Amino acid sequence: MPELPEVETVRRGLIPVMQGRRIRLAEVRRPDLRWPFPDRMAERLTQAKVVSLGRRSKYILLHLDTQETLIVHLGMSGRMQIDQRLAGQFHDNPRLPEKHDHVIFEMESGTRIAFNDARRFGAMDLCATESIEQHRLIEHLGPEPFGNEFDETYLANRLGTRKSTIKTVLLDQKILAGLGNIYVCEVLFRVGICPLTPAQNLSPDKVARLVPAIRDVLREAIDAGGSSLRDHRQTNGDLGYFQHSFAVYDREGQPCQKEGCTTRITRITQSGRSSFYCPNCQR
DNA sequence: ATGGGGGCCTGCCGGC
DNA sequence: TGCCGGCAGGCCCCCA
Repeated sequence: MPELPEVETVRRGLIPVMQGRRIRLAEVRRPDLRWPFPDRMAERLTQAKVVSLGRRSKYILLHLDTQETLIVHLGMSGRMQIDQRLAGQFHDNPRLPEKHDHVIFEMESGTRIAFNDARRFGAMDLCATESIEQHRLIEHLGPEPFGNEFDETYLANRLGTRKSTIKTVLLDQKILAGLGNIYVCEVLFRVGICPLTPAQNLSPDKVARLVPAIRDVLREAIDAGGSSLRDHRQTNGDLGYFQHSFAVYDREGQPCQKEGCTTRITRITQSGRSSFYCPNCQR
């Protein structure tokens, strides 16, 4: 599911209904997602105020006034569904949970936010806010794509010793945090790199071009998510995915969009995941 | 240290 | 119409 842009879009969508607001009641409707929930999670969330919403890689961080942070991962199919229709009248007219609604946050404002995740690859955990960086899901993550730590020198150093393909390496969250299958495909298309290229064989020029390409692709997707956010707001408040147009992802057999290229997009499988690329433009 | 593959779940889609 | 295989945007963990 959600890669960094989608997660960022969800975070931004939650700010108006959660930031600075108190959770009147947290309802935890099953004992686990991918892993068991922490002890007494519902009690630890109930009556907590959400001070701010952060993000690290694909994790949403809800910083609470209890000195704890709720870490939320959407996995492949996780969504946050905001329901404001029943604001102020929830006692008389409780929103019926929908299938796969696993955790429901009822805010003091009356807004309900349901975490819905059919495949249950998602996760939630509570952690002392001051030790977030030491959390087992966070501590091994590489730098943020928009952070100062991520630059040409860093990337060249990390790619230089890697025998595996650039596609696989860019998916490795220890190298760089936040890219998933879709945006790696898009980035490699933009720079003209074949996904089968061993990382250590990339020319310095290609490595240098990867850094801005990664940032551009992610920024454009975040911007597109911002507009989809406004659209969703007008409809049902569903946060989790948005439609975005891709140059190569899921376009097998369709013509390459590059000016003057008539080659069709190819799909191959690498480490069990689909890669889409133009064999003419990406070598 | 690195890399490959299995496994976790459900839903959907295409082919027979 | 139903069944079955394959596929899905993530990520941990085990093994070589």
